[in-house]
This record gives sequence, C-alpha cells and structure tokens, in this order.
Amino acid sequence: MTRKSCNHDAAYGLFFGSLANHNRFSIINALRDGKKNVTEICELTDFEQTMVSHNLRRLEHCGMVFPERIGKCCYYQVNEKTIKPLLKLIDAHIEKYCCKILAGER
Amino acid sequence: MTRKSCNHDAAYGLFFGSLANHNRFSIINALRDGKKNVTEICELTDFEQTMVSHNLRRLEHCGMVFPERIGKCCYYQVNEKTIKPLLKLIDAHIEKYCCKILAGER
DNA sequence: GTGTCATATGACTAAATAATCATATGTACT
DNA sequence: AGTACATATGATTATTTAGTCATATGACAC
Repeated sequence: MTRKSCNHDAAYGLFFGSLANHNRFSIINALRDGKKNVTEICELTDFEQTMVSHNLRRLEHCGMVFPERIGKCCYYQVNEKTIKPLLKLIDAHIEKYCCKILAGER
Repeated sequence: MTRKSCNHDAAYGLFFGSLANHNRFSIINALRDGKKNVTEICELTDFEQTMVSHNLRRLEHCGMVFPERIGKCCYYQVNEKTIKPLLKLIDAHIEKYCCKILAGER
C-alpha cells in the first residue's frame, strides 16, 4: 500500500464512517438534486434540526458537503466531484458482490 | 438519487462501515500485496487471531475479500476490482478536501 | 434594543459496534 | 483414534458513535 501518515488513517476512518451512518446518507441523498438549507433538509428527511446540524457538521468536516450562508439560511451542497463517482463505484460493487445482503441476508 | 430498495441502504451501511474501522482497514492493507492466510495477517498486523477472523468474516460478507482454503490454511485475497479504484478515489479526495484532518485537527 | 426565525453547540443518554474470552470445528499427520 | 495446528463461532464486556435535550448564537425586521 501507499502507506501515508497516521493522520491519513484518521481521515479514512472519518470519511468512511461518515458514509456508514444511515441518516447521514439520507442527508447526502437529500442534497443530490441541488443545494438546500437546513430547514429544507429537515422537511425532506423528517429529521430533527439539531440532528441534521450535527450530521452536516461532520459531513462538512470530511469535505462531503459545502456550506454557503445566504441571509439567515445556510445552504449546503454536496461535493459532486467525490460523491458522484464514489456512489457509482459502490453501486456497481454492491450489485456484483453483495447479492446476499441485497437478498436480505445478514 | 437513484433510489433503490431498502436493502441497498443496508448494503451501503455495511460497506462503508466495514471500511470505517481502523483494524479492518489495516487488514485490507495487509492483503494489498497479495493473498495471505489468517496467521500471516495476524503476524503482519499484530492483531489477535479471533479478532482477525471476526473482521475477515465481515469483509468477506461485504465482498471485499475472498477466501480460499488450501489445506488447513485459509487464504484471503482482497477484491482488487473494487478496492483499488476506491482507495484511489478516496486518496484524491482526502488530499483535496481533508487538509484540516490531515493537519491533525479534529 | 426586542422579537423571531434559522442554525449551531455542548452535555448527556441511548444505541450500535467492536474486542475479548472461551470454546468449537476442521484438516493433516502419526 | 489421538494430537497439533489453523481458523471460526458465540457470548459477554468494553468502547465508540449517534441522537436528544436544553440552550446559545447569528441574522434580519420592527
């Protein structure tokens, strides 16, 4: 492997951990068709505002979403450059190698 | 988003969760330069055998490693087709967007 | 400045996940 | 069959992570 510094390890953990959580994943999905503010995300996902804020903070920390303040609202947009190809890759993987999981096995 | 069945959601969670764990990530790294049996992985990583087995089972479940029994040893090889481009993608992301994390911030 | 809406933060609790321990299974060799 | 080595499994405990609650901050309008 291209062994890098131990902060790289931390970054991997934070990155993948951010995507592993179902609610965060839903938030990312909510943003996939365009930037939205926190209230809009809450409405779309039916999540509590504080929970959304906490999770957006983590997603931002990992460079997966970018905030933009307009007036009193804060709009978030997903990092298309990473998220799009990543999800494409994973979708292909899941279809090919995770048939057991898809079948409901666990 | 390309919304799929809820088992897809489960698959995403399992997939990313598998990579989020530091020890599992180390196991994947240990396998990156060729297939190894459990004992060899233990020696390389300095992890306990039961822990390695538990984690290999999960990685296998997610289609990230493939087992092959030869005699009394079980050799595991990483799923290059997914892991290689995935890590490449993430490395690029981390370099670009996670400078704060790389700088030790948390 | 006061009130209101939008979002963020910190502390605490609840829930999920991982590591460990004890033990079982499986294979080969004698 | 008996022993030794290799790996797997299940149950329990420890640790991590996420969600909730109370509250703070920030921006705007009056």
